[in-house]
Amino acid sequence: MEGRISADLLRGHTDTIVLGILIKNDAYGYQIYKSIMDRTEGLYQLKEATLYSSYKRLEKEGCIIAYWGDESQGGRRKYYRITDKGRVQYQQNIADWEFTQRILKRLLKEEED
Amino acid sequence: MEGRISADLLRGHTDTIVLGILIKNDAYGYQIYKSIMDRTEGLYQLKEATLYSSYKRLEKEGCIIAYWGDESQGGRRKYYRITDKGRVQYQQNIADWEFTQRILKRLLKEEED
DNA sequence: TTGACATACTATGACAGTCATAGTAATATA
DNA sequence: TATATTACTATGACTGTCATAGTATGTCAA
Repeated sequence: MEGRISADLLRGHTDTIVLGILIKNDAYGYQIYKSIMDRTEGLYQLKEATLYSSYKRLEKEGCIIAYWGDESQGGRRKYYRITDKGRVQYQQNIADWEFTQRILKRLLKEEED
Repeated sequence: MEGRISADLLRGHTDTIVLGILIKNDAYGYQIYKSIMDRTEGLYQLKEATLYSSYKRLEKEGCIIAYWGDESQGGRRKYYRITDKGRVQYQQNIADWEFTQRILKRLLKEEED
């Protein structure tokens, strides 16, 4: 299957992607997973397990808060809401990402030195 | 110290950077290290140990070959030369990187869905 | 010539994010 | 009643990065 990106290129971006989704609306775990699959047409092979460890990490850091949905009978859904700290973190991650891109461009593009 | 990029954003790019340097000229280990430091003004905190494991990995994969320099008396330098396989790998890595950037842009930039 | 420092390479083990795997449990559909 | 889908969780392996520590040579100044 083509279109698979090596896990190492994704590494470090997972939290940012999750925050980027939650910054628009609260969402529950599986919904976030589906949303990423949809928006990347399955090309971005982020695994469920990876996302769930991201949620845990972000929660521990205080970037998101979890709460159970009010589906009173079964089909429980755990929703996540971004916090102020999460919003700050998101902006920082985006800045880091853009910075990294600039550095990589400098290193990888063929400019003679 | 600002300007430090998280290791996870670099992850997976090290081999490509090394190949990108060797594609221009053969070089020895420490020289590659210095070259990266210089070209990024120290903002890209790639550690020596990280590079040496990259060399080992690339060599094992047949992307580069090592040979000792002819400094006959002491000050030994291990040079690396890129192979045809390495050149192919380099182009592939660049393509993957660009692909990843497009996907991330789609996920991170604020376009309403 | 002694010491400090830069050059140049190597080895080991810890750490953390990703993922394979496997599971529980409810709902919907046939 | 069986199957698929939704939704969440836990465990352990893998791997790239890096902290740490070491060996050895060359250079330069006191």
